[in-house]
Amino acid sequence: MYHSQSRGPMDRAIAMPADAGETLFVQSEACESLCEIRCGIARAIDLSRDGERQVMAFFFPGDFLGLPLTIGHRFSAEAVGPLMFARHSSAKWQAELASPSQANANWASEAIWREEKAFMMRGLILGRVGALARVSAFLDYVMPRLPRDGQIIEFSLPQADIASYLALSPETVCRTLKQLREHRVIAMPRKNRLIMQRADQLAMIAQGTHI
Amino acid sequence: MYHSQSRGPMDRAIAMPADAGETLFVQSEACESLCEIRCGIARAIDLSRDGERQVMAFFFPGDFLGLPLTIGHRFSAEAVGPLMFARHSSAKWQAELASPSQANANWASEAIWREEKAFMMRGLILGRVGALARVSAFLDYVMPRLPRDGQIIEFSLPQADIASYLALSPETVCRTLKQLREHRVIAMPRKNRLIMQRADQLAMIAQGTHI
DNA sequence: CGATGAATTGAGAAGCGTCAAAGTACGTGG
DNA sequence: CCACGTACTTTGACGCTTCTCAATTCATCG
Repeated sequence: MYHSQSRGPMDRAIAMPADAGETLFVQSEACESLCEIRCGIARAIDLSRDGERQVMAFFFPGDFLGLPLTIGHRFSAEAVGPLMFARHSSAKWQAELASPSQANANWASEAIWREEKAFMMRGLILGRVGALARVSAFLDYVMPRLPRDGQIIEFSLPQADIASYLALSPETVCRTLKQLREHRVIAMPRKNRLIMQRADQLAMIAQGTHI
Repeated sequence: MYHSQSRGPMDRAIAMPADAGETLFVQSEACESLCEIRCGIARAIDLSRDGERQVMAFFFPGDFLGLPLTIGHRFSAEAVGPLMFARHSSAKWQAELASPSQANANWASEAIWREEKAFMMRGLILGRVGALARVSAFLDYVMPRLPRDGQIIEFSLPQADIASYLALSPETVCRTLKQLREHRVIAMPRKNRLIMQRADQLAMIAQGTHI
């Protein structure tokens, strides 16, 4: 990957707060701006014609979402919890893309890839068979991106969101987390707090190993 | 979407044939070239560390795949059946991206979006509950992209590929197609030949309606 | 006309969704 | 500081869906 340490030409934008559940942009509205997550987690939402709602992806600090690849936004975006984000002009992005600077193009590739990867990962995770493998693959994926205080990982994703993302019922997500706790793969000292006890085993379960 | 009628600055590349199952490029190898599908279907394959294989996406005529967003390819690509494709230099692509032409940038956005959409769609389809909804959503998605002769659609995807893509067993895919046939939603006069009898109903089933 | 791989069908077991109810955390207002 | 309401999580029981394994039929190609 290119230039992962730099935010490129859009460094100076000022971060704004958003409350839990707040909408950042709406599916199929014109791509006038794109968002950069600074702190907290955002979710990408698809609303199908019959009103069914799906969590398509989660975005974490450093990610860009809502890139103007099409005229209209391809999904809606919402804050999962309290969020800090920066809003950039799509026009500026387009200009940067077409600018004669190789550095900008590489930086754009990095941003695009981070967005695309989020969607690709959902497919890979949902491709696993069994709730245990799916939940484990999900944890394996999000863990490194969550804020941590030593061993303690701040795990403040509602299980309903995880369930929608993983195409499981909330009950199954809960039961599966319990199973992982009982086998001491993870520990949850409190709701929203998580400790990785056996990262290696989690990865193996994600790949289909029976517990 | 931008400029969907033009292939942009890479119009003139010569199409090459590939046999069924042939590899176009390999995951994590350097992105030296990217592929444009001219005729036939290609599949994107992910190989996880333990050797598990997943079909992540299908690509159709007009699609580009293997775009150099990262140093190495993010997936492997193979021909599903006999294929015609053009190979373009990644360096040329990067140069186009950084060129001062707005048209090129828009054309690049279009190509990126078509690749990203393929991955996004898998997530959306796998997000549906039940084999019937998943298979129906899949058919709804691929139908318009398959070559057709009047009513007859050439449907030459191995069920094993569909099963891997949908995270179902091949048997379930077979049984579900049979179910759709029995309810006269589709017809398959011969293997690899498909007729859409009730496109509207297929879309409804994809959204969760019971048959 | 056989040989090979793909598709089909059946039967049994396991896993997950659904529904319903109870428990827990957290913020609000008294 | 405590009582309360709300939203989320947890738990249990049951039925249906889907996976697995195995056998058979079907297409395609040499």
